[in-house]
Amino acid sequence: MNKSETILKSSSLSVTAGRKRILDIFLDANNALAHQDIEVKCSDKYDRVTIYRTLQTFLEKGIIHNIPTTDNSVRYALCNDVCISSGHHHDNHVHFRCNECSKTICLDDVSIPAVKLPPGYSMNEINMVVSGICKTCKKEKVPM
Amino acid sequence: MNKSETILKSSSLSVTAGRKRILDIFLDANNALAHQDIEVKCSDKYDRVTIYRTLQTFLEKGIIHNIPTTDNSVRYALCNDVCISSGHHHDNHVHFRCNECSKTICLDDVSIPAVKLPPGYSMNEINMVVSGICKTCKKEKVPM
DNA sequence: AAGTATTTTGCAACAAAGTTGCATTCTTAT
DNA sequence: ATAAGAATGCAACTTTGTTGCAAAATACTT
Repeated sequence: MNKSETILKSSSLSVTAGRKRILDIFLDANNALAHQDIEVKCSDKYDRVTIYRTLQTFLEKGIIHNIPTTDNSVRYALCNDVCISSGHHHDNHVHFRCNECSKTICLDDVSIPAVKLPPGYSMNEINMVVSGICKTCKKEKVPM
Repeated sequence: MNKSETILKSSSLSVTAGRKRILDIFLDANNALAHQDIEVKCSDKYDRVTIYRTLQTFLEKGIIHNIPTTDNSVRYALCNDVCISSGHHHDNHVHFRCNECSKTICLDDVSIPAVKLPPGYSMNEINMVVSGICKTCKKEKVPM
């Protein structure tokens, strides 16, 4: 039993070829994926609608989390193990979007700093997205 | 000369009825607006395409800024005066999205705390969106 | 103030993204 | 192995966003 199968079972989802495939795509990816990225990688095998529904299901089960964007293309990333196993979802890490390669990644080691809201507001979730140039792209600019 | 007209002129945009109208909608609103909110309020008078183009123009001129969301519906809010006059755009405030009334507002007084990126990353822009219950909705839940 | 150059707008046509219902196929549990 | 239930694919549709172009409005010049 491979990893995707394990994750599906532990989220009490039935194991189907489509779900395994999409989950594998996430497991292989080192960055967050938009619906379209998934579609490009497997619309030959699975219907657009299936992809929509699968992403929705994964979100609900806390297998993936979504990352807000400013360009109408929400991105999704795998939740780390702690997050999945704890049932209820809490990712507290900063997301980084590279303006060079346009990839969005989870900075798992960078946690979101505390913020104090004005009186009367209660906090539920925080999202922080930093944009700039990522490690990889910066390296490429420096002549070796 | 009213406020919207002043803003348009100081951004060196020609003053048209549509732009004035859309800007007034922002000036009246106390929360961030999605394209659709604008459309609902004036699609009888102005074409959908015009609204798209106007929002785009306002963004470019730094009259409004956009707030990332997790639901494929980017929201826009007026930049404050400092931001508009300074030419180049820098809003450093936290955005708040209420899960009760679904409104998104700018917390102009709450600035985004510093965050330290891993070595190799350079930062350009930060976005922070907090969700929870807003002041108004919280009040309404308490019996008077 | 009138006329002209330039911008903006609306329309039409289109492309892309997302949703829904239903019949068929696949999973799972017995 | 089979039946119940869940997931998938398809078709049709809605919503959202884009583009080119002609008509209208605005700003500029004198």
